[in-house]
Amino acid sequence: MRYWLMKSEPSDCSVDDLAAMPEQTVAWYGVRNYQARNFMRDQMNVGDGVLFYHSNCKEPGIAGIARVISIAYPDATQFKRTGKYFDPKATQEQPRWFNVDVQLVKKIQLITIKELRLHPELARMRTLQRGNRLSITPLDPAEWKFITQKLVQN
DNA sequence: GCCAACGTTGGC
DNA sequence: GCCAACGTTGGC
Repeated sequence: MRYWLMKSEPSDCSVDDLAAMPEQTVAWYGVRNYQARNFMRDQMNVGDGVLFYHSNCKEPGIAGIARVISIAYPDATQFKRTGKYFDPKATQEQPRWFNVDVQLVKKIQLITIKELRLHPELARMRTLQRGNRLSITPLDPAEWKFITQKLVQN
């Protein structure tokens, strides 16, 4: 069992968009960074915990708790010739990009990045490090526990 | 909108 | 295999 922080731009898919999806589930397509891909392909498992993070928006922060509900499989968008995620170097036989399915567990009151930065317990979180741009980062179990047990309002 | 940081590309 | 140029990310 691992824990992850996954960024989504709310203009693309917000926590409310996710809540409105069938089964409150979304395929995490469009990842085109090898490190982030490898996390999904090599390390994610069904049941892993996910912090659903709103990035590149007016109020960045953790907007929901979610979970991984599939192992990784080829990202369908890499084969769609007209789409923005098309990858001419990918083939059905040798797909290059993968994604998992993520299901919302619950929407939470937004925990802003500003608040996250206030807690020494979270000082080492990958997402808070200077220059970090990875859209998927692993969380320490202690960080997950602190956020889900101490920061999430009931 | 700015810009620092980072990843990728491609010429050599 | 180096590295400059370029494109993207994402907080501010």
